[in-house]
Amino acid sequence: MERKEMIKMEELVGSSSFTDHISDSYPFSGIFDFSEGEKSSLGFMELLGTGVQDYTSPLFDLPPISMAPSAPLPAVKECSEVLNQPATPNSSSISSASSEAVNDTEQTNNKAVDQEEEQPDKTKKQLKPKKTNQKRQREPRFAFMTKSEVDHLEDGYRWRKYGQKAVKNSPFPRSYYRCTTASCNVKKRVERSFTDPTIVVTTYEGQHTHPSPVMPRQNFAGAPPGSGGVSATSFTMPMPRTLSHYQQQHQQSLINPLTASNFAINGLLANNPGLLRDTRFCTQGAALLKDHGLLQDIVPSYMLKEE
DNA sequence: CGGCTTTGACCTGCGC
DNA sequence: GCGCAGGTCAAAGCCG
Repeated sequence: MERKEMIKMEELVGSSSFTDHISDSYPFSGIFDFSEGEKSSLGFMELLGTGVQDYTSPLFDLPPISMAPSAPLPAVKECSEVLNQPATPNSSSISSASSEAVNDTEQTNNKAVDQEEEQPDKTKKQLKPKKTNQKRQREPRFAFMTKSEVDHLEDGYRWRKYGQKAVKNSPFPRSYYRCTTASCNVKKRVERSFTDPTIVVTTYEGQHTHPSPVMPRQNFAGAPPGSGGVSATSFTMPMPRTLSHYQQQHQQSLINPLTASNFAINGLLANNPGLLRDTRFCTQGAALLKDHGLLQDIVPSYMLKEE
């Protein structure tokens, strides 16, 4: 990564107003976090009109930056959380360990069952007290911003909205979605940045335990540009690869850390071709990539590298 | 009729 | 302890 990019990342990560850096020239940007055990990595990427700048790097390779934004904006609070996580290794309140997250999910599910079994006479609204001896632990999460007029971007999976809340200091509500596939506890939150209403902040939590249900190989290249790009179509996501898969891949080799982000954006971008046009995937070793023309728009970089 | 959205109430965590 | 904000639940309603 060039120093110039590092500086930019520092500005972005260290900034308490991440969205301030987002403008029309940043049709897509994101920040993601992959944590496994004590090892954490994070990255920030932008998909610009002329190319993708991948700021992914091992956390500890980052220059010393402030990981504690003084006043994170509500719209990007998630990003702040993600960034702060690895910066507070001594904090046990939040663990991103996958195994723990899974356990938590199971506990959450069991909790609902227990509530029904133990106190069936209570009204539904009077839910039972949850376990208090253990703080809620979250699944690995990552968020990214997308410039779109549509709130809920098609990403190849089916989601069911289960809640919506008004966000403080923002005129735009935050929507909560859950993967409709049974046994899959992936959630995502969608909200619009109040600093720039054209930007949609999507936060994924957890990892899918199943292939994309919306199916395959449909030629979307012919989709009329600017048509909104939202359709139930899709592009075959690199399944059954999971987030863990990418975590491993990411940790094992930083040659192409962007593959991690592909986990989520592959489907997103594939289903919303209008989001990106003439985009090229680049990595830290951007020069290593050849120009694959339009193919690059739809083929993950890690596939293109397999030459 | 099944699946999804809406929406008000409830729960939890956190700061003061 | 209290209040606030975020997150979740689930009944009701909508829609194809």
